[in-house]
Amino acid sequence: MILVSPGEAAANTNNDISAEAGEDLVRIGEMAKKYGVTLRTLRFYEDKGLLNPQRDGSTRLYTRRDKARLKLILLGRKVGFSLRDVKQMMDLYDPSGSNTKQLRLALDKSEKQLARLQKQRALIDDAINELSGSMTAVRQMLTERAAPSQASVAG
Amino acid sequence: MILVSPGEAAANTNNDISAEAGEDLVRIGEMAKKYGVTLRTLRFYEDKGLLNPQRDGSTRLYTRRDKARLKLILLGRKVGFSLRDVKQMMDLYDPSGSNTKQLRLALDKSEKQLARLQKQRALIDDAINELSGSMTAVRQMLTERAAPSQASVAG
DNA sequence: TTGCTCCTCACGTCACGTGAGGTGGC
DNA sequence: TTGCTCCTCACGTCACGTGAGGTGGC
Repeated sequence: MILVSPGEAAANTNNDISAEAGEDLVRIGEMAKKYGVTLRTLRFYEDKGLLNPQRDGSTRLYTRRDKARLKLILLGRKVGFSLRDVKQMMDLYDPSGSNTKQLRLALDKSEKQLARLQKQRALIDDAINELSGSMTAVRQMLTERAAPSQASVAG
Repeated sequence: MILVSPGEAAANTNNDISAEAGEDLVRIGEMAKKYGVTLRTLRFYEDKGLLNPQRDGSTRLYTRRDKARLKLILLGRKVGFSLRDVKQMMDLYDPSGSNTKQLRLALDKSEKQLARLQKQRALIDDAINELSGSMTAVRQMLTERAAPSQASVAG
């Protein structure tokens, strides 16, 4: 799965909801369970224009297209893109074109994100070292205070 | 510098502001520059009860104690503690006691934080791998689209 | 009637960023 | 008078969490 195609459930503009793309419409509960997200998350993504499920009255019905888009969102989230970036990349997708523009944008954003991730890893390594050192010192202080008569006098 | 002592600028409750602890009072601008933070950050930490500078009218004056506390805050932030955690640990500091309780709390929180950091590092490594793979695939698609006559036909 | 699933507000979280509008002393 | 530094609100950011209060169909 690549960061590129939000998928299209065929150009089906059928008005009969239940007939769309062969019955694979799911409600929000099923969608959430299937992809390991909360209902709130799915509603939030819709509010931000990342998903656009059909409606049966007020009930949301997610199509194949929504599932493909959600997979991309989750992949983007995993690699640390903002929802804004993910939306920008997905919105550039055109099933009838070569998507060169979209691919270039994705690549550009990816290079920057990769650099950010590497910086983050360095910062985390620093943090781990700092914290480990601090813990050693604290343990030392605790043992000294527990048995002050045998305490090391190192300043 | 260990995550333990917020420091004390002597028990000086002198009313003469400029006499406190030998003239080392600084205003917010100098404090910010010295520790590489913004004015907003210093005011925010005060609002959250982490710093407590003196006042000359409405102007904040930071003491040695505030400097020691800020160093601890920045160290805590570096290793990923929440401000709430940092405050909890600093508030337990008692210059007249053995601080065993404080040390145990710090150690306990540190162990949990170390585990979180290690998880984070694993997630970042995953993200880096995923993103790198995705980038390779996107580059492949771009070269295929640029020279379709020589495109590889791999599905 | 009870349960389950769905819905729409709308405020809360975390650590600040970013103006707006104003004051004080050289 | 101009500049610089300081001040206090107070809304915005990011990706949701968490109720509150209510509806619909088995």
